[in-house]
Amino acid sequence: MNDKQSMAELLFPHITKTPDDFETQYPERDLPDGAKVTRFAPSPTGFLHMGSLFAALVGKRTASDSEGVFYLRIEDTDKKREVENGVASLVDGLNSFGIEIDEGMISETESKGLYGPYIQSARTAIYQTYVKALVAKGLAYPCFMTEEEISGIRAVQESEKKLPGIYGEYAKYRNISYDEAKARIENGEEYVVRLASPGKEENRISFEDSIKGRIEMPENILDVVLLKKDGTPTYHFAHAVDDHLMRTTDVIRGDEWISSAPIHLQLFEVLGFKAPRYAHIAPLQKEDAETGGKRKLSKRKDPEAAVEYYKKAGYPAEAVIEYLLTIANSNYEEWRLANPEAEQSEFKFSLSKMSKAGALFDLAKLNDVSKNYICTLSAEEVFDLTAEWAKEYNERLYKCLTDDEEYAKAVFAIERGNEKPRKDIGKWEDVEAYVSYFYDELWDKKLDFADNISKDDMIEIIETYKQRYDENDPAEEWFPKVREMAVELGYAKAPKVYKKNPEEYKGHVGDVAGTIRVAVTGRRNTPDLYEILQTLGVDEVMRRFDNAIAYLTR
RNA sequence: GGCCCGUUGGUCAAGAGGUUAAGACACGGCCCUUUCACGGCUGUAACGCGGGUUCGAUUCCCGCACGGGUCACCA
Repeated sequence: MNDKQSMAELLFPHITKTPDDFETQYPERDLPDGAKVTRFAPSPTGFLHMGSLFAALVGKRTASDSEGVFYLRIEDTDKKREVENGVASLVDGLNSFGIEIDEGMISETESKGLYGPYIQSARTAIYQTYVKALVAKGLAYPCFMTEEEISGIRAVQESEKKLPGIYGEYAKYRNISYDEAKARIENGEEYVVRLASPGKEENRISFEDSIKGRIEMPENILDVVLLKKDGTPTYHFAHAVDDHLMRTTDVIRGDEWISSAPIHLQLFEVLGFKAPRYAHIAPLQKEDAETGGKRKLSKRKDPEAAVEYYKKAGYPAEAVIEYLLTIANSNYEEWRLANPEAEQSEFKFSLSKMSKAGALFDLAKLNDVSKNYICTLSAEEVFDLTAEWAKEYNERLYKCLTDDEEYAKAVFAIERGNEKPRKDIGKWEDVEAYVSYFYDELWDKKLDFADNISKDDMIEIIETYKQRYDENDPAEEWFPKVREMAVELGYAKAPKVYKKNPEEYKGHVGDVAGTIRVAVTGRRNTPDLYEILQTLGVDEVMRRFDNAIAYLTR
């Protein structure tokens, strides 16, 4: 046994497996040609960021469009950031947006798939096996520097305007002898394991990013930490080992990682792995009120950064995904226009069509996409989805809706399914205001009468109509009767007629219908009045007429 | 500061060495119309700046400016 091998044994006496054992345990995947293996690899911080969901979507589509595999791996190597049930909330988040995984964590503790464990805290022995092999080859070494020493070095480097970090002359323990290491360890000193970087300052590397194109950068020369002093791997090292062993073909991640790509590429090389393709996604931005510019959607400052925000507002998951797709591939919108009925999965997603720059997350656009989606739903579906949402977020609405399902469905059926559908509802949060006058418990009973008609005239209209209203009138006959009555009472039969000779009339049929509308609903603007009257039922309509008259008489 | 990425209307964006520089959202107007919505028509509005290369550049090259990212025993 040579010195390096002894060092490896000294550091990892408990590791008995070799990299080859894992290579055979996790063989190349047997997939069709061109199939891509992608993953979503978040930290369990208990917060699903919109940008993460976006990345997950891109990964999912990339895999499924190529008949590949999409899996969920939890990166929990930093215990400080962990949150209780963090994994479960990630799993739920993905599920609630319909992003299904082929492998990976499916609950706080369970997983499916043959390439696990899919949670990094359960993979320590694997990482250490590879580090041990690296140490045995002299490609990694224990480093006993204290934090003070390192920050001292950093200060010097900064003042001398040198590249900060541990490399070259600053890599004090790079050639530490077996005897010294042994003595220090026996002395109880703590250490990390660093890469003995083979990089040269003058070298440059390059790689082809699936989104950004060719990227060229200086080669890594830093002796980066592979294993922290608690024996746990850093992101960089875990990334290399996991994505190799899980046979990831395409690493899709935020573009904040571009700058560490040279480290990753070097790690793959040193470990003897084939590097995956990278696709670096630009972050979702938001308008910054303070600067007037754009900035990254911030978890801290922006409530809409959290996926929970959209659930709470009641944006249907399909609509959020639909919107995300329009950001991801701008030709999606065109495709959707041409194929309004098609399933999202029929769209051919392309990484290379993704924008290199960060898109501003546009709530107005989301709203539009969502309205267009909701207007295609049946009354039944709107009822189900709203009830499901209200159960969690609006109890009062939930009670109203579920107390009389048939009635609620009738309310949602108003003008629904027409060839020109209404687009009143953008999110379930809007429903309460939309349906309020159908429910005593939701309606404020304020009657917003217009002011161009006198109170006496309005009373006359309502009283007359109260006598005339026949709930058995079919839709085609209903309005002509209102018109007839309007003319009898001295109103023009049409707005145009009125406009020609305003002095001859008290107003026009719209004023008459408008008065009836306000008497019944309190509002000047509503969907089709006939359907509203039918839905309310004659008894309720009469009651409302009486109330309106009382209100006007008062 | 070093290194990297980016920059077409207010927003998302298509685009090619020569185009009237698409489309969608938002906004305005008109039409339809009993209100609203829907729909139709229509309008305002863009290639960051400076140099090259070229007959011609928004498109290619180089600078600059601006925006973003990164430089941890965090991911």
